[in-house]
Amino acid sequence: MGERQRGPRERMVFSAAQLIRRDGVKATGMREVAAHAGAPRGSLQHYFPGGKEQLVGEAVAWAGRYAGKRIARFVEGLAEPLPSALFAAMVAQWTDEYDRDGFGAGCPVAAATVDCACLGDATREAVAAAFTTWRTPLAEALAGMGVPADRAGSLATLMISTLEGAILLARAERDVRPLTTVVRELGPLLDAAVARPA
Amino acid sequence: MGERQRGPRERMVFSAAQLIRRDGVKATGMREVAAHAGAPRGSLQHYFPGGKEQLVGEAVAWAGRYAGKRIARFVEGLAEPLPSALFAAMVAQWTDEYDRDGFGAGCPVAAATVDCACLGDATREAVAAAFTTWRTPLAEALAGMGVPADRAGSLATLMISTLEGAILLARAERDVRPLTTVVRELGPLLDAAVARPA
DNA sequence: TCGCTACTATGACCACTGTCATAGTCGGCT
DNA sequence: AGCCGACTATGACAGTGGTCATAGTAGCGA
Repeated sequence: MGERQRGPRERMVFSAAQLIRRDGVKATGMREVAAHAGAPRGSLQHYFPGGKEQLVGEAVAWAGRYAGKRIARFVEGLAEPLPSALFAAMVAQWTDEYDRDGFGAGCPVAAATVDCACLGDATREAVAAAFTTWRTPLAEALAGMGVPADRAGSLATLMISTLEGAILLARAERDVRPLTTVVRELGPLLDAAVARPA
Repeated sequence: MGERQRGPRERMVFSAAQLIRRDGVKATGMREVAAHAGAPRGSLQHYFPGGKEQLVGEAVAWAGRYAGKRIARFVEGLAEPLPSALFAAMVAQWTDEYDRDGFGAGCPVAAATVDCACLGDATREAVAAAFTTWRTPLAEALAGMGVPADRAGSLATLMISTLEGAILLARAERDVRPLTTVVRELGPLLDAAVARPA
């Protein structure tokens, strides 16, 4: 992911997201985040006076924005503007990572959703907002491909749900097959939703 | 779920699954499991000499068997033996729970998958096995409905992936809409896979 | 140079975790 | 009765967590 050498604050948010998506929220320690970011421990309470909850919230929000921005990039890179191709590109990002780096990490937003109980409600709202900032541009991209407006939102939900679940299965089985399977099975359904011009 | 008043050992496994699916693996303490099960703390080391890893492994395995057995029940209860109806029944179990008890809990297997890093590899293998004991009867049920054998497995993966992801979204947004959406959108695709007799 | 602000650096605190060790209790078998 | 195994009941331990308190440093405007 885009690890620009920005200030230590952004590095800590980025590191938090990395560690959360690998170990979960509860298992990720504040000290560990600082060490991973190469930042001093004292900076934690300076930049994040709200404590762990604030840090996790910002990491989740960062992940949501990242996913949302990726949608536009994917659409630009498509040979044909078909929903199935967009979905394939979204999934390919994960198969590539798993082939390259192993199955150690998942989606940070999913991790925060699963164990947001160890933090307050603010974390849960951050998770909900992250999914929204992901789904909204996805639905708009589908609409731009000719999917009727009333179905674009539903298909965006379906795509994100299926992707998240397939990531889960792939991590569990340490095999990218769930990811490739859902791309193959879901593709025709997605393309069938475009209003054919001809 | 079927909380029969069996021995304290089974109660602890059941309680572990309950707490894990609500708070995650790392956030669930051994003492908390014992208290939730109404079992003495000393029984933990007696029944689970392998420690937390053993307890979590058995809880995950229990959840996998539970999900697998539910498939047969769902098939029996269907008015029409259609894949979409089976999927709707699987999802309805979650919408019912969320309508009734709130969005506090998710799938224990998913929770264990997300933060299995705090335990050894045995937990990860238990998670993979749990998904297998869930998908196998599901694929067989689809085959029994007329889905060709080579697609039954793929559709089972798709159904589980989509369900797990929709559970995730529903918990994040505290709304059952993702669940109902995927049922509506995925249903036609599932039914289209049955080899029509006529 | 002073003084102020941003940031860094450590140490301490308390709560809590998983695990172990040691007794204690109860029931049934001989 | 006597004994033994299964199970229960506590206490302690070492480790780690997040957070707070306090002090130190660097840069910069006046």
